[in-house]
Amino acid sequence: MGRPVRARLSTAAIADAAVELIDSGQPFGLNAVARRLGVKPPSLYNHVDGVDEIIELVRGRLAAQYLAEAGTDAEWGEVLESMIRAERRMYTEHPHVVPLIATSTVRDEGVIRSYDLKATHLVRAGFPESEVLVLVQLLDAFALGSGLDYAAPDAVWEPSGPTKTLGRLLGAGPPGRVRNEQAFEVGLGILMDGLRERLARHVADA
Amino acid sequence: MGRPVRARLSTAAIADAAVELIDSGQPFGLNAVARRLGVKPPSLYNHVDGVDEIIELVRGRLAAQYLAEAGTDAEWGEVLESMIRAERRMYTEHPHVVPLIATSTVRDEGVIRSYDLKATHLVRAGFPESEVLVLVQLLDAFALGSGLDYAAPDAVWEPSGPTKTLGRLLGAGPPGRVRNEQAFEVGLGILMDGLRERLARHVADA
DNA sequence: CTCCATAGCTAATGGCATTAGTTTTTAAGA
DNA sequence: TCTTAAAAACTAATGCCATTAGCTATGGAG
Repeated sequence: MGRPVRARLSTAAIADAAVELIDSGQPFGLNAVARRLGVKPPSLYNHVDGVDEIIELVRGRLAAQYLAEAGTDAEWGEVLESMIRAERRMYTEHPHVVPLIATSTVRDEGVIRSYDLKATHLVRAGFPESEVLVLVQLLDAFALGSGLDYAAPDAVWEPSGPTKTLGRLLGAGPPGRVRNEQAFEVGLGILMDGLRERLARHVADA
Repeated sequence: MGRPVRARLSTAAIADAAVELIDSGQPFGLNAVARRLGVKPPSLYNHVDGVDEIIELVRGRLAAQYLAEAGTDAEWGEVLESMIRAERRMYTEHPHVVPLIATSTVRDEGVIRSYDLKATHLVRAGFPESEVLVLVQLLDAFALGSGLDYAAPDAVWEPSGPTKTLGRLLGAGPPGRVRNEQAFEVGLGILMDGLRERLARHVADA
């Protein structure tokens, strides 16, 4: 067959196809991405180093879409909260992505920049520098854990035997995703309040 | 070869081998577990339905070890905190397990019981029943996200270009796992304080 | 003593990621 | 303009994985 007149592939096209595939719920893999692009698997290696890089492309594509610079001039708490909400939106609109990106090291520049932005705002707000990365990491863990829970099958807990409380509450309440939404809101509220109070204490100590 | 005089395998032995394998950092898989047991892969199917069930066995084995009933008589906050710390210990002592169990549905009775216990304590404490599962889910997401972050490679963020703040702070502070430990402590503190305050408000409203 | 379930095994299937080497096309340089 | 090298698709092959089917010897139940 030889080289085609016009290139059929590009990292952008691969990233798009990968996101589509993941969102469809079908099992993710390099071969499946190739199939979706109407191309044989080895062709992808002309554009990408392997399956891990495809995942990194996906992260970058979504980061560009969701994590692109929020307003920088607002109060630090509002900036942080809006950034975390953006991350949250990314996870809920692409739930199947979460387990894939949850375990690999971040190299994408857009994501790095968003961490950098969070750190910069926290420093400017007056948090001690030794604590700033800890807080960024904390918020990230919460958002990721929450996203992971959202991605899990609806019945996260499936009690087979009798339970003291769990079974009753599971039957009474809304489905898992609604609960997850509430948990995210409650948690974010508590964490942001906690951070503000923590900052006030730091300022008072100084 | 035929049936051996004394059975070489059991679900317990499989679970143990799987945990050992996972802890060793080598890639997890049914074949690798079989290798470690000195047995051919298909033999495992006499005891287990497939690789997913092995993961469930691992969850159960660790849950039995770490999540076995804490003291039930203490104040609700202390009980909850100690349960979450137990979960945390499970994750830090077996970090490679986290990505594996993070995405699959929980069927293990021990884990279910521990959720049930948390829910029971929260109900008894006076939280509105409609909120209890939300809070359990919230704490779980935090612990899991934290554990996942702990499991990630030491340099979670690898800025290749220049950054405003991130690079400097990364160089100055302790390595990722220490930061993760601090983030867990700060987060747990904020969340528990937040829950207590929330309870006080609920009680005042009633 | 017979028979069946158990628990190893071997062999085979089909999927996956990846590498090597082939062909054709395009772009660049003499 | 002709040559040459890189690019981008391909085919073929490797080696891993999980899983299924079917074989065989053992031990216990009737």
